[in-house]
Amino acid sequence: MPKIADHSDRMRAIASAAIGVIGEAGIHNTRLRDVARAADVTTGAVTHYFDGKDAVLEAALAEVVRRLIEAQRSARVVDGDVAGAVAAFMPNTEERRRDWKVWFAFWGRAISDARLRRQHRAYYAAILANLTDSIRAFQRSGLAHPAADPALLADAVVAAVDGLGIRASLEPDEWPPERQRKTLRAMLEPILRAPPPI
Amino acid sequence: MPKIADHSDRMRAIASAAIGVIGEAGIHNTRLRDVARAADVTTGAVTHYFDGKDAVLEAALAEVVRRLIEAQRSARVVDGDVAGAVAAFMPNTEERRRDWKVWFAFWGRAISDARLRRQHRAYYAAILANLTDSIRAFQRSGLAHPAADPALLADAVVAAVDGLGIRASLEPDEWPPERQRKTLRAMLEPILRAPPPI
Amino acid sequence: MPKIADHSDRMRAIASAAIGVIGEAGIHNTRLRDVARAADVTTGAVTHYFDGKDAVLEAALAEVVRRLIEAQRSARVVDGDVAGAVAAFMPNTEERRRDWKVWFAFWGRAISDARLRRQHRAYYAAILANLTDSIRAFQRSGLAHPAADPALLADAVVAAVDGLGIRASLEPDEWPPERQRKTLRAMLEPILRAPPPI
Amino acid sequence: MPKIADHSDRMRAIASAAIGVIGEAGIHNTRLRDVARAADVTTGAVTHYFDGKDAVLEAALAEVVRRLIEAQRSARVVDGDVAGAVAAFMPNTEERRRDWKVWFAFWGRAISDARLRRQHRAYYAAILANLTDSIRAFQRSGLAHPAADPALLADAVVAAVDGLGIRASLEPDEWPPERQRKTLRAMLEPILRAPPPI
DNA sequence: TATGAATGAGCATTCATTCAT
DNA sequence: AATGAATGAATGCTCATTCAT
Repeated sequence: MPKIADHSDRMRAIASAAIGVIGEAGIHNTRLRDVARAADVTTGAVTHYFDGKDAVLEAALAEVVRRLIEAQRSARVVDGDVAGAVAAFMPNTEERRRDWKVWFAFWGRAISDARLRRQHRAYYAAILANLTDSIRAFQRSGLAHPAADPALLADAVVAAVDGLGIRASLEPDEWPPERQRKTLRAMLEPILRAPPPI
Repeated sequence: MPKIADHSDRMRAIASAAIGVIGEAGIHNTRLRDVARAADVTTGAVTHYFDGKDAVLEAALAEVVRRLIEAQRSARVVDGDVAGAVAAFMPNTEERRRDWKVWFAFWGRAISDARLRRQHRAYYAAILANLTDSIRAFQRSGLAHPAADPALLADAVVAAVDGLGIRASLEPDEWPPERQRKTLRAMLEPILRAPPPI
Repeated sequence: MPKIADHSDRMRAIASAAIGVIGEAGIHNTRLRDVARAADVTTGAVTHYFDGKDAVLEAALAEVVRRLIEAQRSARVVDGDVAGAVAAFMPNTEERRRDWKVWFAFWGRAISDARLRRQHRAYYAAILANLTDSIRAFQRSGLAHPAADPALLADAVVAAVDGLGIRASLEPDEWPPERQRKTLRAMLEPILRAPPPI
Repeated sequence: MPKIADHSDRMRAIASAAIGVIGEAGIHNTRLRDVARAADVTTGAVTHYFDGKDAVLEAALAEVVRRLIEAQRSARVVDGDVAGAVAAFMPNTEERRRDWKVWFAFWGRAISDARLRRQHRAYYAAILANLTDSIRAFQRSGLAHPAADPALLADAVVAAVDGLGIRASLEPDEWPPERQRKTLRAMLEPILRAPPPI
């Protein structure tokens, strides 16, 4: 049934358009009309595919997360450079910067929206599950201290990435990719190699 | 000139009311009427003291930063527990959680607002300046590796605090103060003690 | 030409579906989509058979009137009980109640719509013509005063039925069939038997 | 506190404007903008005084009922002419015709709106209470059969007025005041004078 | 003939801002 | 200085209608 493929494609196209608008103008300046125009459809089409504005915004977030997890799955550590691999998720290209903007536009909303918070938690759970697996592999290959708690390390890695990601997003001129990578390395390597607290 | 004191007091009272409303309802659900009611004044009074809604919101952010920097000035490291001292800034009380909500409600806005981004940068510069001084003191007292770059360590500490702060704010039930402190320690101690990269 | 039968059948099926939706949700909450769904066709089919929404609504009214006049033709006065016979048109079954709802949903529209008002007048003319014939028969059989003006009596009967019909429709719980019949009798019998005004 | 008087006055002015628009264009063609323009205020003012469109429409109905009950209170039977007195409520002037249009625009809505139906019932209860009192007085003064049930007669009078009112409203050209009065008399006098059914 | 996706004008509603008092 | 009623532009959403298939 090709119609369904069309349907999903169209929804994803609208979600992608929404990512563009949110990243450009900010979530509070995102009008449904602008999303429609960016997706080259009418406002009616947008509400035809989605239940309303909130659903479109949530779909934009879901698409960002989908891309992130896809990137996570295909990430590879080369020459033991964990920080270099993780740097692949940082806001160091135009496209990633845009995705990050969407990502934390939603932080501001999730705070006062239980539904969004629930989604957010689910996204982090998926990301952390993947990451914990990777850290177990690091422990086996000597890139992380074998006695450390993988879940704790995963929390630390995520926090480092989020914390640096914000900073780099808000001060893009001061945070070229090289500085992002260097600071990330200064954070991750000691954390991963440190013995667990007694 | 008591009038000026009154004037400043009133402005700060309105800013504080705005912090409460933003923290409660989210910045996108913050109406000027609600801020006025929370401050127990009329909407007319709010626009009398501020140039408009944006000015009120910026004042709220400035007040949060003021409180943060004040806390930073009075923070003391006891028994070499740097992470314990830094934990004082984490969202581990009702009031701090509210301040954090305001804090990153603005991240979402600063992205598409050059003016806000400029303010944000200035706030971070002040915070980092203080923090760099502290780290130099840590180096002198053996709490940080003497050869490390204090500015780099300050960036790392800020990133760790921001990254964990977000996580703890969005998943408050899973992140009681103890877990926050523990994860913060697992991040900060290795970072501070690590020798600088060759 | 079986196609034409199909065509008419389909139109009547859609009109009946519209009666159901109007009766259930009110004319102002009647969407063409809902009518289509109730008739188990697509919206495209509805606009294929009718010129537009108004045409569908008018067809619904026409169908209600068709049913009413059919009922009128087959009504019989038993044992001289005129009120009992007239009661057959009152909103005293689920189906009749639904028809009444459609009936006076249109009153509200006819007021500001000359075209609808014209249709309405034609419908009343047909109803009154039948009724006037009946009243002449009543006069011959002694059920109505022989000197009365049959057209005046017909107007009175129609007004009584309409007036009670509204009341019973809007207060269905307080107006069970028995009360409807009793009040109708209290109105019709004196009117029919009264000598004409001097 | 004169503000309150202003407030009520303004609300009533808007309700009156709504009556005009509903009577002119029909309830389904009544836009809030038109009501605002008719009341010579902005749409913002309308929603300032009312909770929304439905509230405005309900206020229009309430105002019509208020006028009706006021007219009812001041109605007087002269020379035993009950029908003549009741005719005062019929749609026989431009203003009354407009009120009637509003009146039964709401019938169509009340059908599918429990809240409106409840209001409607309350209005009828008030009208019937007054009317029942009048009928008791008629019984004492010989204008109504002393053994009749006053409540039943009140129901009959209301039904006659409603039934004729609709007809006259929908066919204004065929129903000049004289015909309305004549038909009303042909209905009411026999009903009021008839002995109760055995 | 029939479909139903897409259109886009039309509407109620929200809310920052203004300003007469 | 302070009020809060009134403004009206802005925006999400609805839904009859169209039209390519």
